[in-house]
Amino acid sequence: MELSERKLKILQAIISEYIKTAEPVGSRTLSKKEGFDYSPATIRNEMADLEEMGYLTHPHTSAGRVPSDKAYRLYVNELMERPQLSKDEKAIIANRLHETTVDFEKTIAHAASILSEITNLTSFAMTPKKTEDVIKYINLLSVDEETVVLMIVSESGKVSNKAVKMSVPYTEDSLELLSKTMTYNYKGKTVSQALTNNIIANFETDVVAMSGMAEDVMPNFMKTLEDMLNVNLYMEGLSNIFDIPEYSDVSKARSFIEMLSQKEEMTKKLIERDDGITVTIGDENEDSNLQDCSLITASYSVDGKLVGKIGVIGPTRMKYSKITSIIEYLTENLTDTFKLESGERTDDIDDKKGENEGVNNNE
Amino acid sequence: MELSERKLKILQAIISEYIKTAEPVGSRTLSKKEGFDYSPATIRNEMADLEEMGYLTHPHTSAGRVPSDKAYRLYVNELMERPQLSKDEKAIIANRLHETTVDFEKTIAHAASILSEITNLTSFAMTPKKTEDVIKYINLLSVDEETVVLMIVSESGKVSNKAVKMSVPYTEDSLELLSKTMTYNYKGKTVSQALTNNIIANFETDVVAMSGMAEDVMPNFMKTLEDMLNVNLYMEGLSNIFDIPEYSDVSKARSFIEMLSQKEEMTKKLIERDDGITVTIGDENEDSNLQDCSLITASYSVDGKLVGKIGVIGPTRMKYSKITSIIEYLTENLTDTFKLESGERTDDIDDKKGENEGVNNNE
DNA sequence: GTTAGCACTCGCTTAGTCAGAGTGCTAACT
DNA sequence: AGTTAGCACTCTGACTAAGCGAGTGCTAAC
Repeated sequence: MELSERKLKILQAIISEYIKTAEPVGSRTLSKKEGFDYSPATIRNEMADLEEMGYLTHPHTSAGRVPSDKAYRLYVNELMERPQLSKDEKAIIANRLHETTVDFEKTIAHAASILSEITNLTSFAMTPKKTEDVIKYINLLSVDEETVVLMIVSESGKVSNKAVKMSVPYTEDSLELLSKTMTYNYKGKTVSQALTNNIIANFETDVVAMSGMAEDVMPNFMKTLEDMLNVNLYMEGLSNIFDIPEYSDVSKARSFIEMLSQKEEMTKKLIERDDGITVTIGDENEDSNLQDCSLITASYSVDGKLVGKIGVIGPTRMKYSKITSIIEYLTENLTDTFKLESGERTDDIDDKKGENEGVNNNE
Repeated sequence: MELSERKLKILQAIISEYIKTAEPVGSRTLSKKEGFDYSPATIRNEMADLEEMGYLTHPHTSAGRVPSDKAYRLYVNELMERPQLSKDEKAIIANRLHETTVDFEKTIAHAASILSEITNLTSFAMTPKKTEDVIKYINLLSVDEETVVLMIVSESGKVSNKAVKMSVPYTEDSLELLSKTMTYNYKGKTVSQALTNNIIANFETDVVAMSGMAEDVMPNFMKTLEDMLNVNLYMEGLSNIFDIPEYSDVSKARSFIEMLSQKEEMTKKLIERDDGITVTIGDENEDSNLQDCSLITASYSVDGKLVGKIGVIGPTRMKYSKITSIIEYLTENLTDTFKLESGERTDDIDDKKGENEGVNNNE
């Protein structure tokens, strides 16, 4: 069977009605809608067809129709209009985003909370996976007789450090030599490369005098590299799920929160997702806990290379169009922020994509 | 009316029974308990007295008795026995605690998750408030032509850093001079002192050549100091509240999670609490959202000075005795970990408080 | 002072009823 | 042939009533 013009129209109406109300949509409700000149009976016939084709379901005989995941997929791919955000909305996002400190981690966390506030959903933001970050510079600094600080600067601008207790005496000169040697050996390598081949081992044998120092420093160096690979996941608006009728059931709410609390799991799932804006709907999600949810994620980049993710999670019945636009704008903004590292932002991001302004907020 | 021996015994029995089952305790149940040689009727009389005195309440006429907050307070202060943890339990905690990396923040977060796992409650852990942390050492390091790294080492061993984009050219020498000057000016000051009196301002006027550099560096210095003051709050086991019958009501669960999600609020509340083990029960909590809950917190210290908090939050009906012991042991362990900075722990913490082993797990 | 007995009170569960919403089908209409 | 009105049917959700069980409070006897 073909999806006629009218079927599409009806399907779209059902979806947006259901997104708004969370109630199964009946034929009478639809026929009363503006622009619908068909009687309930006609609509019922079309609905029956749509159901046969897998776009609608029936909670029970005497209930209205509910869109299936397949319907949402069609909606997202073809039916929905992507409203440009209004200037005001954009301004709100941009301002909120820059009200925070310049600290990277905080900005990411803040982005998550903005997203959750605007969408009224549960949101998350992930710091970039730094596997590909390149070591630029390694330094050892004397703090006191038995403490030095190991510092690793990477191309992305991230500086990691670690205090190291030295078990052997050291001199400023030997520290400097060790720093230089380490930099020489590791500079230009990615963090993950550096982790896999422990180059300094060779070095130790060469300069015996320094092997004691190296023994103190290297384990800490490795630990620090490992730390650099860690991805942080920020989550906001957990309690928003309680606003969603689907989760007024305690056991459902429970498993939702339980799932989200497992940060490692969640992080892994998010990393695996494609870059760019990605929408997965209901049973398209592999995780069984997620099959009642939809996930919208997008990626931002730092310095044009490292890629982090940000997104929302909510019921399949969510405002895909609006939320997609919001996330898109937010990630553009983030990427932009992390490009002009030093903080002097240009303020014309708003107009970046040409002027297609203030229109269809169809929700 | 006096609290006779028998009344106390009955009250204690009601409390521990109720803690275990979450069901109102009836007179028959009690009379069947081992060591209770009184008939239900006798017990009923005593119960009536206890209710009159404010230690018990009645959800409704035909229900059993439920302890009041006043009863829990009595229980915590006088009735409950504080079981020493068994060697096994201690070993589990200690091992779990040290299975993590040496990274400070991670250890704290990990402590929270251990606590939540063991107690099956929602737990939290707060990094220390560093207002009193003393600046030890400030350094500026050249990374490339336009980037330097600002590094602040504090007495507590914490190293903070920030990449600074320089708008003016600089030389290694001038960097070193600026580092030295800053160290000279700020060394020995606490972070909060340093924040309040911006000493370097004077310096700028003295050495004109450096004022450009200082202008780039100082705002970042201040930002970094502010960052150092930030307290992180880690929370674990949020979904554990769903195990608690009291929170099977969605709206209750909601307000619980909502409250906990407001990290700033929570942090403030926790900071305000007394150090040492502190138990607040039900309406003893000022916050109205917390009046159905009890809070047990304890403080750990870093290097004998900075103080952080860790604790659990749960229904007033919680296993005070066991949980208190667990938290006490955990904080001792944490404090100890952060004393022997370099990581070589002695393994005799278990025996620190003398041998009073393997007894009354009365729950 | 303690206990047995008994009437009484609630809350929870199950079954039963009823109104409302919505469907599916058939037959009539355009 | 597509559209519509009408009607029987189904299912849910809210409400009500009855019965059970747990537990109390009181009285009178031990």
